[in-house]
Amino acid sequence: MSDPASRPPTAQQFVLAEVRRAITSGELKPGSAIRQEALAERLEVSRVPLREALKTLEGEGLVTYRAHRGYRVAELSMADLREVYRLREILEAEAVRAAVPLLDESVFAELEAAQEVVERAAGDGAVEDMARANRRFHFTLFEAAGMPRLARIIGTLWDSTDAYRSLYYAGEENRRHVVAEHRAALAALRAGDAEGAVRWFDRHRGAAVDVLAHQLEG
Amino acid sequence: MSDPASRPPTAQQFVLAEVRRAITSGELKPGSAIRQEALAERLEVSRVPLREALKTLEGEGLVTYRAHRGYRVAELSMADLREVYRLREILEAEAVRAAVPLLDESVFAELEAAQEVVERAAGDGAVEDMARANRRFHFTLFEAAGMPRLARIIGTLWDSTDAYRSLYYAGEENRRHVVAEHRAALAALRAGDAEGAVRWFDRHRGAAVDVLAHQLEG
DNA sequence: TGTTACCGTTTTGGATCCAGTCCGGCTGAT
DNA sequence: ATCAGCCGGACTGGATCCAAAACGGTAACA
Repeated sequence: MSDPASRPPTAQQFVLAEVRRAITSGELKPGSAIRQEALAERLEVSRVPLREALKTLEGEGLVTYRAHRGYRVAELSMADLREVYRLREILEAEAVRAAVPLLDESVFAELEAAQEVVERAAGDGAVEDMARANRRFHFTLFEAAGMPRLARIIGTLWDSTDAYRSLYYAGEENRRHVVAEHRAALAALRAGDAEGAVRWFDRHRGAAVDVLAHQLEG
Repeated sequence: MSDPASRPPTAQQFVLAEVRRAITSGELKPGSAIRQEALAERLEVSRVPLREALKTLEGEGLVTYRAHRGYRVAELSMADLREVYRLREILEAEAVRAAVPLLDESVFAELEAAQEVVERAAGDGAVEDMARANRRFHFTLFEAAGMPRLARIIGTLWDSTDAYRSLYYAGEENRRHVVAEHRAALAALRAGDAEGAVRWFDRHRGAAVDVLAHQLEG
């Protein structure tokens, strides 16, 4: 299944990563029920570690739970989507503002490394790589704010829409937008212009939410 | 232990409520290790539902977990405290602004009912009752915003400081402040003045964080 | 025909037992 | 006296088994 050497030290951590990936990648579809026995068998563990992993995912909002009825992959309503993006707008702005005065060359180096991968993947149409590098780009910045709870909350908000976002990067034009917005935001960050960066990230999100909203209705 | 009729339908939900109460009330002290066997026996369940409850609490940040080393009651550093209150400031302001245009008479009735309990408890020095009614007051408002994720995030932020807040209401003067600030905020809400209410809540929090910071250092 | 009660099956919830890891103390060598 | 290595107890992680609740289909009844 995966290299045992790089496998987490406990089964539940392995299962957690695996199920999270399956959900955010859309492999497990929103709204579908999770059959514990079947899933546990597929991952070659017993139901106990799976159940603990599902409890974690419930806390993150990726699955819903009802007593004696089990877990389902969470679904996003239109109102949910708007709420998630509104919260991201507020919280990411705070993270950027807090991060800007703390940025040093090592952070910029990491940002630019991530951005390079984003651009290469965007050119190649490597959707999966691009999504991962994009996340690294943003969270490098968020984590530089020195507010671990904030970064964690933003992370769960990202996760809750990942299952729907998978198609966003499929569009050639969308990918070009992402690259351009990242560059503009980076320039603003370099200049110490927090508000400028915030504006670019707002535009960045706005484009994504429009596409996602379309997905959700179709 | 408690009335079986009102006991949750699953052991883990019962355990979850019980352990959460024990932590937020300070009965389980920050930093102390959680011995699963002993705690499970005290609650008259096996370790399985206890472990699932602890996973939920980990997601809320009330306990910390390290593989093969178990759970500990979370500790708050000074930086953590500042971060939690900063996030509350931002998120609660959003909740209030979103709620104000949606307030109707039934919400005001609920707010005033809660406020009445707060005032009576404040007068009697009934610390436990006051804390509960205070929470009901604030969350009635937050939930009126129609943003369930937002209310949930704010809830976890409240929980993470509850263990330290227990002493705040012990001070006679603090209790009077709370009553006065609630009244002022309510008046602003009645007048549809969101910004005014936000300012009162900010002052409300500011007073609490100062006292808490003192606790944390002493 | 529509509805409800029943019963077997499926699935989840929980208890017990075993394996693996961690921690503290002891021993012995330097 | 200090420290590395080993050993035994304590505790966590996981598998299996059993109990209880929910689901689906059938049949009896209004």
